[in-house]
Amino acid sequence: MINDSPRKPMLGSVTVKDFSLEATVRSGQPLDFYSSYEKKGGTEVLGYVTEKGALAITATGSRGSKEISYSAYGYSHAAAGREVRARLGLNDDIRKIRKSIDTDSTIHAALVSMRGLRVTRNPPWETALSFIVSQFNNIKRIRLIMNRLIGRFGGVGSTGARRFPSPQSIACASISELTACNAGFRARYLRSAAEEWCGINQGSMQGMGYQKAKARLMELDGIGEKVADCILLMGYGRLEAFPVDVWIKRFMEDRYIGKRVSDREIREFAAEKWAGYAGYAQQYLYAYSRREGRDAW
DNA sequence: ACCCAGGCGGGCG
DNA sequence: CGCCCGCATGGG
Repeated sequence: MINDSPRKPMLGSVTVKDFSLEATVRSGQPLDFYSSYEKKGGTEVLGYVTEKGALAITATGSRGSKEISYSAYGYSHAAAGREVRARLGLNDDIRKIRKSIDTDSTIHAALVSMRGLRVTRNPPWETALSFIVSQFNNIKRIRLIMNRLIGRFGGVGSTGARRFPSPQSIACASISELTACNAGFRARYLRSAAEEWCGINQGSMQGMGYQKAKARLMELDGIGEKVADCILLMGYGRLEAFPVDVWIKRFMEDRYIGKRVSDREIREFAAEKWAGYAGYAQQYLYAYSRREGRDAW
């Protein structure tokens, strides 16, 4: 059942346990950068665009049992369900993951405080663009830049809504057009990454080991250790990736290691401690470490 | 005025 | 390898 003329959306719903939409979309993940989110009374509403179309998601109920309904524009019935489930991390066995990373009282507090948070799975290109914009930046300004890029370079779909910009559209942009979206010094990174993105064989990335896939991403201008780990974690679902940014670095040094160390040592520490689910540990610790700085969001 | 932000590339020792 | 610097820009 292909939805070729998607003026009418594909509708669906799913009920999930142990899920918080708010914690998930307000935690510095791609949907935090380029979606709309509102909570009116007991109903939450999330909207975002993709390269293929657009999604409108509403959530009601408690964190223990959340009812999610969605309208997907530009998707077949089956693809719509896959999109929502993957995007919000609903396929994860969160009970198993939590048990696996609940190694000490510090992360336990984060797991309790941020209960219901999931690692989202976003299209690799959307993730790459998002985290190139994120470098040496703050979330409020990341949102500003992402929304301007979408408004300026995202084509208009059949729904009338703009779509997420394709790599081609960014590759064809001039540096000054990108700077006009407030991208600053990241403008040249955006364009060169967009130009080179088609050279990455998306199929072969899935088959590569973590280190090899990371090295491949880091060949692109503007993608270093941290951004590559974010792309692997939230773009390719490599849950062992542990992105080290300024927040997680401070938190790990303060609460776990006890002294200033290199980013590499923090990654090694996390890999040793949380192994295949280090990325989940990172998202919980990141959100937890920032829980009192929400005015800056 | 000063400092910071989900960093990266380049230069140096 | 590690360390240090500049980088654009808006908000606290």
